[in-house]
Amino acid sequence: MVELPPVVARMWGREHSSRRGPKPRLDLATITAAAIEIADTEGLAGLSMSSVAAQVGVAPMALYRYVGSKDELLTVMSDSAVPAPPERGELPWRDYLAVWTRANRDLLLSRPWLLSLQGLTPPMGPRRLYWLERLLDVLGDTALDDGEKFNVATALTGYALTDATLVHATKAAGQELAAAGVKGATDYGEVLAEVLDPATYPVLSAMMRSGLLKESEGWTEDADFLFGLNLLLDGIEALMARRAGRSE
Amino acid sequence: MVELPPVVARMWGREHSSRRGPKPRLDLATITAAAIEIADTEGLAGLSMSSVAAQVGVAPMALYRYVGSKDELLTVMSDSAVPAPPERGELPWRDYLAVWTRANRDLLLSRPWLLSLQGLTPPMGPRRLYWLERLLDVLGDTALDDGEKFNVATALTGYALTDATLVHATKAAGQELAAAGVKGATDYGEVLAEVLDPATYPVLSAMMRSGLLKESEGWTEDADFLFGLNLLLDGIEALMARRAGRSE
DNA sequence: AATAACTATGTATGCGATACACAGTACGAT
DNA sequence: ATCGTACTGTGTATCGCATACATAGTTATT
Repeated sequence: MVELPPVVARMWGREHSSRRGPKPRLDLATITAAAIEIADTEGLAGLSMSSVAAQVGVAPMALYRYVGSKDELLTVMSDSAVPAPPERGELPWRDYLAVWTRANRDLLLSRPWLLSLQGLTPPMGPRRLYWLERLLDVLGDTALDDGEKFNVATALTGYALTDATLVHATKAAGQELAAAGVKGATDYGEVLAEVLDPATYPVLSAMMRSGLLKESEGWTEDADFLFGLNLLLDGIEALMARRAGRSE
Repeated sequence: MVELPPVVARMWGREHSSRRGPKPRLDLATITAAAIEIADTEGLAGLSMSSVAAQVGVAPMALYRYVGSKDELLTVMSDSAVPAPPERGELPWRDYLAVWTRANRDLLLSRPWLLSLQGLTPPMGPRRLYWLERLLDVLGDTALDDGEKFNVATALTGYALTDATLVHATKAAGQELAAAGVKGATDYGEVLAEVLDPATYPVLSAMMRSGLLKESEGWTEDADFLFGLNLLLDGIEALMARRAGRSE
């Protein structure tokens, strides 16, 4: 029997059912729900032990009966905030991978504070692991071995994370520019164009001056997402073809 | 003429050369160097305005003459800590992309504190942009259009970031397990195996119980890196082939 | 020389995480 | 019933940190 790290035990509801003493007025679920609500409305910056305590109507120190530290709370939140993964339905594996990855990315965009938490720890909570389970399950159809399936899952998870991070960072940087009222710079690309010396950065400065990054006619942020996703899916498909062909 | 956001101006050395007053005893480069040294030895946790000030032998508030806030300092650091990108030499594009991505990842592993900073902002400093420049330059050989080149660069950058994050998180989690002296759990996989209900997580729990994640004979963390990298490179190569074939 | 712009310092504020000791509560043993 | 004990929530206290503000000292321009 393996002993679990405390956070993990808590995420899986393995708390020792207390026998004596007053009945708890709180539980971990209430606390994390409150914390998530704060993070959703004010971001991680507004999330303090005090603010969470205020939200649930309790003294700050009360929380420490249910959570070892703020970090633990964040870990629990980063699992708890995750909804159920998309259903497979009748989808072929490739389409499901696409749907799964997009849902993952959209989740991160709808809760940007997850961006700073997801990377910190390998997934150990029930909800994130269930996403993994579903993905691995779909890959069960294919010719990949277990290690490869796992690596594919990792790659897609990572892609969702970086794409969401990028979109969010770009949006945030734009807002910052606007908020600071930076004269004439409506746009990341314009700032770069201003600063890049064409002698040292010939390619990049040419691209920037051509207005590549402007939001133009055909462009959607979704197109960028699909671009990278399809690179991966094409790579995966090629690998499967190789595996299906010969056993080595 | 576009006005630059203050951090950007500072990163590019566009500070107004002061005319009156005492000669500055410091400059931004000294400060960032000190900050980087602290981050390298003690991690971001040990990095405070006070610790940096102590390192350069100055009162904490002196730093604010050179940096608008701690966040600005972090932004500057996250560019300043980046070395020159690898030389192309005689490498064909695919090999250079591989070398570039690996160097990027290795950088992040050697300075793990960069992991928490890189994602926050799109690159706006000279050094990170120079990496981008070199990569785009190499892609100049190929049949991709500008937007596609840019997207490829983004995908590879993102991959370096997620792979490094994953490796680092796994290592850190392992050390935490060990440090906490968690009985019998030498390993992430073992913890999961303990906690996963085979009814809800059939695939995953089977994998874990088979010891998939154990460091075994053939396995290297490098193999995982190459796996994902080659997925991307295969995808890129396929795209180029399509582009070279027909103009549409 | 006088002044204005600029540097580094010292002090002060407010917030956040968390250690610690306490008062109240309810279960289980007597 | 009663009493001890394990447990809950609270109040208070400490410490570190980012940063505002006022000040004293410095030098180029007038």
